[in-house]
Amino acid sequence: MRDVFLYNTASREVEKLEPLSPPRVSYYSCGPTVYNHVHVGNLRTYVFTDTVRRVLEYAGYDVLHVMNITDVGHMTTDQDEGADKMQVAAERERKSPWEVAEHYTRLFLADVDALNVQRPHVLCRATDHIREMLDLTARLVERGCAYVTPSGVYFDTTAMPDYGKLARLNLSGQEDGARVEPHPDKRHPRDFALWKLDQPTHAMQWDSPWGRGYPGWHIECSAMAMRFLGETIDLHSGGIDHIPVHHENEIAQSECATGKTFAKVWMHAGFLTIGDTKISKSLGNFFTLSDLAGKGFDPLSFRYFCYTAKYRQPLNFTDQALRAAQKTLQGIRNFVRYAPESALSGEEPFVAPLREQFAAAICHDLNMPQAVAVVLEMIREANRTREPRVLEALFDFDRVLGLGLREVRSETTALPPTIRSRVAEREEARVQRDFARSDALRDEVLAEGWILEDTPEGVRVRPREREES
RNA sequence: GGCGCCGUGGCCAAGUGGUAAGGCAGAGGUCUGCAAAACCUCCAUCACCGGUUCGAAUCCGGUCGGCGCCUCCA
Repeated sequence: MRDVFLYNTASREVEKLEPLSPPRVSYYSCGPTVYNHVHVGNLRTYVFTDTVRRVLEYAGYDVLHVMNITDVGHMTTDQDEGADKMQVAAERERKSPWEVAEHYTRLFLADVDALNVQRPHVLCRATDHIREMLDLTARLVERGCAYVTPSGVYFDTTAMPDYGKLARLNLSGQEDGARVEPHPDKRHPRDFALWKLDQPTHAMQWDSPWGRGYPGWHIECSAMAMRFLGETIDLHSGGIDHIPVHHENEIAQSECATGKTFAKVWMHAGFLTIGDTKISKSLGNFFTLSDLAGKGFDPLSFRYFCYTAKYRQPLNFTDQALRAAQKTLQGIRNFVRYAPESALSGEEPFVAPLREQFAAAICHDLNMPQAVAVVLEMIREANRTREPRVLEALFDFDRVLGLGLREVRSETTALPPTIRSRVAEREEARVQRDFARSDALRDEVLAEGWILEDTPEGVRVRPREREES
């Protein structure tokens, strides 16, 4: 097992990972609220999550990964007013909230599958764990950390002496409620709902000891993390925006209920920006994976693109940058595709130090840009020296990269007969030195999506990849 | 008002004390009938000012600029 060093938001330092009971690592990551398509910014976070898991596994840990699907609607504000996101979507699409959840869950999974994001070992829906949430809420009420009002059960943030520790909130300096009027039933503006009671029109309601209602947003993560991973988990991650409210509240309600540390390490992914601005619908920069596909980008190009910056940094999304990523990935694929059989076994001497560099890079807080630079150096060296015996290492690295390189190798590029015959025809023309004819044939074949390359070993035919002309 | 992040070549970016990784784009070359692929070469002194140090992109102070959060948000 190799030591892995991770930046812990809780300490604001890079720390050596010390799991509770190695080699097991319990890992909880926040999943989507399924009321709309996920955009490329969301997807960056899921690629990050998957990378965390892959790196830990590469380092020799046995990861148990749990992710939630938030399929309960929550208020768009923490107020009583405000529409429920799920309900809004349901009305918009003339479906029940359940159908909306099902629909977008399916789309979400299709997207992450396309990105080679491994499915978490446990993918849990909030609506399947109402019992656990009620139990946890009851526990908090019993312990005096929560109070019951006509509008709902609220967590009392003053019951948590170090509330705000994750985000290092300066409670006294904050202008609580400056922008949103807190609910009058709340004793303190930062208190948050564990169970809502006063939304009779809400489409999803369950019975509870306090009356019919539905859970608050934060409670599901605590309840499900504890159910599947125990009261203290090794690692918890999510988007950087979750630090001040969602994760702070998870910590508060979990630790008040158990008296134990909720998560030992907290990791947060930075935003993917467009024009140096966050993604939001109102700015019209809400891109989905299918939007990218429509522009000719391969989903895995996007995955590779995510590796061009450190996960904590904002990553600026531009067409040029994504094209660069796709181009580079195609170069890697070409290498894999055309390396001779002899490259599959054995290893060039220059590979060993690169293996070490690769492992060191990923284990140092997931330095993927550096890891990828090592990969490219290896390929360049293999091409340069014409000593291609690096595929074993490359496929090994791909356990972390998740770029599907092995699949590229085993792809059977079955040539349609019409293409095959024209390739043969072109070969004949070339022998006759009829280059006008030969070039015309090459163009024809290209138009149908096949690239011909003349090599000393003969003509090579490969499918044209997107964005390639 | 509070908390936090960032400013490295045309673009995306790594590097956090020893004289700037990598990719894409661009220029020139090798190879090729021409291409393609591949390889080689070239292309930045790190927003600005001051300080610490033998030495700073990297530490400290300040200035300017950009961004995020404090309200649902990856």
